[in-house]
Amino acid sequence: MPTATVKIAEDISLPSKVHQRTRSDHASELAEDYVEAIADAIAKKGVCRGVDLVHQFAVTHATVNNTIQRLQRDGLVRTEPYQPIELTAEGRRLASRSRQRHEIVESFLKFLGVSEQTAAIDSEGMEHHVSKETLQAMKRAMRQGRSSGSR
Amino acid sequence: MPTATVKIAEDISLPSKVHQRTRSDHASELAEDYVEAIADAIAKKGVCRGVDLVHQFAVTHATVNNTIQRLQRDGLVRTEPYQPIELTAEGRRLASRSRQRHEIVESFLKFLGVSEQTAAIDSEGMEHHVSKETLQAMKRAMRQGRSSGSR
DNA sequence: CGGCAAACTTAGAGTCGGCTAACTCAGGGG
DNA sequence: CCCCTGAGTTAGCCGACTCTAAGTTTGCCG
Ligand SMILES: [Mn+2]
Ligand SMILES: [Mn+2]
Ligand SMILES: [Mn+2]
Ligand SMILES: [Mn+2]
Repeated sequence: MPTATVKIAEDISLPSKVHQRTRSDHASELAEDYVEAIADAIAKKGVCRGVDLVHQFAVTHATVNNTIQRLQRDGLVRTEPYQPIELTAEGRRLASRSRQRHEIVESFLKFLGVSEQTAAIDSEGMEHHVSKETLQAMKRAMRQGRSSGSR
Repeated sequence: MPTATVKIAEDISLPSKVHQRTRSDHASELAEDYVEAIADAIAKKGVCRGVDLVHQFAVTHATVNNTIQRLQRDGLVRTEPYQPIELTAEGRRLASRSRQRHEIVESFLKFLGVSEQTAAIDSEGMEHHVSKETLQAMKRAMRQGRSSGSR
């Protein structure tokens, strides 16, 4: 049989894309959780201080400082020494998107019958890997599930 | 009212536990994907070579080497210079558990109505954050969904 | 059997996200 | 008003995971 080597490019690119996407999700994951936590603190207490994030994430003050510096470099937060941490417009947009997605994933898990605590824990990690398409599917399932009983 | 400061410990530990769990998931994530890929390569071609992982994960040979060294240090794989990569008994157990979990998450997404490609991409990241309890809930939903039509 | 290409290794580097230790700063009570 | 304490900062470290660049080894083909 003469040279039957065709369509290799796609076969190679598909599996690799999967992991490239996972790596890129991880790169933005911490940023998403931080801006969400900062927005929550501001909503609840008026301002967000570093110590709030120390408690929220169970890391040291030094780690929070490093992370906030990166977020500032990336244009998501604004802060000056000894001052509260503020979100930029872009930071607020990211926080809002992240919280919406997080809430959908968490309520979907509870809709599936998972306990409150497990839903809280699992959704915190899962949220960052859920695409728009999957998010839509979760919302659809909840809509249909609610309207048509359990049978 | 006299000294009403009780149950602070739990209130502080609950949100922080959530993120500790996410961090620990990430620590084992790459190992899980690697042993799964190695088991797949062995199943399909008899042996797994570094170059198979280079293609699978779209990273360089140097990166695969580093990662395999860590996995070997952790007792999941066995390898010698210029030889194929083998799994230890522990590595095979982890690969098997990981693949089962991965398959459930992926088929659950398809069950939800998500496209093949999105299911493949999203499940690759989500799988590592899905607890036993959520996995059970996914299996239950698929069982019930299959038996009771779409209405 | 000699050489070449593909596979593999090694060295050196960088970013990220975590830590400890040792500071400095700010603000309220005595 | 001074100082104590909690909050914040800084320096220095480390491991994970990625890369580039420059080698080495293997195996096959002519
Ligand atoms: Mn979140
Ligand atoms: Mn999260
Ligand atoms: Mn997997
Ligand atoms: Mn995965």
